[in-house]
Amino acid sequence: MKKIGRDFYLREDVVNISKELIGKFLVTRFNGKLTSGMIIETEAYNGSMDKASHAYNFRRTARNEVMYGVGGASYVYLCYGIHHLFNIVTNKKDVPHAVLIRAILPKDGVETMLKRRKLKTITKKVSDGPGTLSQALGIKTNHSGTPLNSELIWVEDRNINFKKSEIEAGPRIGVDYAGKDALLPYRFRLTEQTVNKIRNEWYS
DNA sequence: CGTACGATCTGCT
DNA sequence: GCAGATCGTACGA
Repeated sequence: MKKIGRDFYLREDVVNISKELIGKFLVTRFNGKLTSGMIIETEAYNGSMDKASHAYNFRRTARNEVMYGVGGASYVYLCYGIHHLFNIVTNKKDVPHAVLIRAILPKDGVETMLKRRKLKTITKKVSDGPGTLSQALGIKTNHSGTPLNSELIWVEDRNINFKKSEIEAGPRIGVDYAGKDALLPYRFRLTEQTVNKIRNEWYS
């Protein structure tokens, strides 16, 4: 049940960090409402050399400025005019690494999350996608730049560990424009079998 | 300024 | 399985 400290985010290997974030808990507390979920899917965006990244070729704009800041902060941007996608900035200042959180399993504050999602029951639909999980946790673009050692958004290690074989790697989603980089195995996800097992344990 | 488009989701077929 | 939603952002004129 420990909030992850800055050192975790300051490391250089964003692909490895991306993998290690599987099984950690993403937590928000807005207006006194605490909500959380276990991270089950992530994608790494590997800096200025990664054609799929917003920071490719050191592209630097008002939107992605926070990617150039020190690791351990959020980067939230609007996608398709509708979806607020949540990323974690890693590495030192001026190295624009980030991890996109793509899916979580709801844990704390389920009622609040269902309300935000306008749903009645816990199903995959609650937070099984980058846009939906942000909505469930109440994260919006105005939270971009929020430090993850704050009292608003943070990541916890609750000592849940998985075997190597339970984490699958594959190409990232929706980045066909990135040419060769679209094929890199920078996406990590718990196997469906493991996810289903946890669903049964938590929601039965 | 004008325009094209996206690290997606939903509902309908 | 597929098209439509929907708008901030990037980039060129």
